[in-house]
Amino acid sequence: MKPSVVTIEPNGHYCSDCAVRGAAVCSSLDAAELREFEHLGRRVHFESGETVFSEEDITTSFYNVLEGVMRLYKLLPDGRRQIVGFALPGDFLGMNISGRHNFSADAIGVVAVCQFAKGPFGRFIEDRPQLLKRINELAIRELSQARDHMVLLGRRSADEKVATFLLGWRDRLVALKGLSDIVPLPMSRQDIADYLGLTIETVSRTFTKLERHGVIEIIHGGISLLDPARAEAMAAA
Amino acid sequence: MKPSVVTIEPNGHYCSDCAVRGAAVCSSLDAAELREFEHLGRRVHFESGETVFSEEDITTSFYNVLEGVMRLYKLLPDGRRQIVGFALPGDFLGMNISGRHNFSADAIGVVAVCQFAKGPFGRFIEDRPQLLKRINELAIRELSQARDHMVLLGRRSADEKVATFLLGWRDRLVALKGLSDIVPLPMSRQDIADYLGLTIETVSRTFTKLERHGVIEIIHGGISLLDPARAEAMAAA
DNA sequence: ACCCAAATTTGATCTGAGTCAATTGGCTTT
DNA sequence: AAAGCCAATTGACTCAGATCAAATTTGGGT
Repeated sequence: MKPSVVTIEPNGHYCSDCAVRGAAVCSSLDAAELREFEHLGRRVHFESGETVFSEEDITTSFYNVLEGVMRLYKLLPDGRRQIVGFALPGDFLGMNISGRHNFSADAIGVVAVCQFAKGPFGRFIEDRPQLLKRINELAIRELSQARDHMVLLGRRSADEKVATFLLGWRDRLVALKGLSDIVPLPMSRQDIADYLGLTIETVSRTFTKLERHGVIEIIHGGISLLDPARAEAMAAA
Repeated sequence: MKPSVVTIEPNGHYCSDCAVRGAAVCSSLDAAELREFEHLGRRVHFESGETVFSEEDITTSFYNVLEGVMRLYKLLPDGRRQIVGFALPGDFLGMNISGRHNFSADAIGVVAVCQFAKGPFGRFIEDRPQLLKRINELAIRELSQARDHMVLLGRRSADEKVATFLLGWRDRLVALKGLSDIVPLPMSRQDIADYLGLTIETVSRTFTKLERHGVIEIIHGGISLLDPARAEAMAAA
């Protein structure tokens, strides 16, 4: 989107003080392996709106999200967009079998990733089955989420979609940062619409409706979940 | 759905004469491994409409489809159904991390599978990174397909959905059985509707419309693709 | 604090796909 | 070959969400 202004940190950075050390692919490595692994990854920053990689690009790197939020999306030739997911710290991106990315990814706000060159990373995996096993687990978990999202896109009403999204997003943030009913929404209404298979107007109207009914309060940069139980009821159908 | 009438073949069956030996998970095994692998799997048949496993069931087995077609689906509490995919020979089913299936699967027409008990299969994988790598590849390929399907469900019109489905289904059959513009559709209109996020009426009307425009001919048990180029144009948007 | 541009909300209207309701067509059973 | 049954088609009408069109709010830069 914008010209890519990538900053590579000049000074040392170590897995041992990495925020996502326990969560990401790294969790399958022991201390010695982690030290070796350290040399493979580079910490890279992206500014808000910058594209990390694009669909159909040849895959040269894998990415471990460290900080921030990314939108993952596919475009139709005529410009229609479907967001296939939002990536948060701990998520691992770039796996594919065609040698090309099958979706685009860009930063929502400032993002930091741990970037691994494909070749060295592939070689590192080669004789470490537990790492492969871990990556496999991540893929299978994503597959399960993808299927849940298919149900949402194919069979849920606008109200159900929005309620489901809000609760699911809250749960991810809770898992990451601890419990709170204040739910930051760093992505735009358009992003939410493209994630839920709706228009921006429908998302906006549904937010307003939920607020009128006392389920949420729309606040600066997010929402406050006033009545989680009622939101659950709306989401479940 | 129906009472489960599972027939376990009494006599020997060997990987060496298995129809999907080269295609499925097995393709990563050498001759010696294949002989060992043989004892892990049992060939099991299912009648039309029988359920192979249900969502939320504890996973006790993995399955390699040998013959026939299966519908893979999720249900909402109120009965709405989303078909998340159709399984064909060579597809491998049952992977998950929760220990429970995350979708249901039943036979469309007669189906034969190679069934593996979870424990022994897991142990067999343990010291065979190739096999794990193969399974990982299958998961990543499915993930890519799942994302394509999200785009279809969230952002395509009814016409585009049906055209995309017909072409995609044809391509899978071509890969399996060779080129032909006769496309058998063993699944019902309801199945197609639940796969595409439409109603049965809309699917039916769209078929009729495609036929009126000379793109397809509706024949017994399937369609004949008269004008693939035009179908591609409709699918692409 | 002020200005501009972009994002969001709100309103009015339209329409693609859903719903409801018959028919039609194919099989199976007798 | 008539009856019964289920899947598929067709038609008439409705409606949830899209589209079109303004406001209104927000945010960033100076």
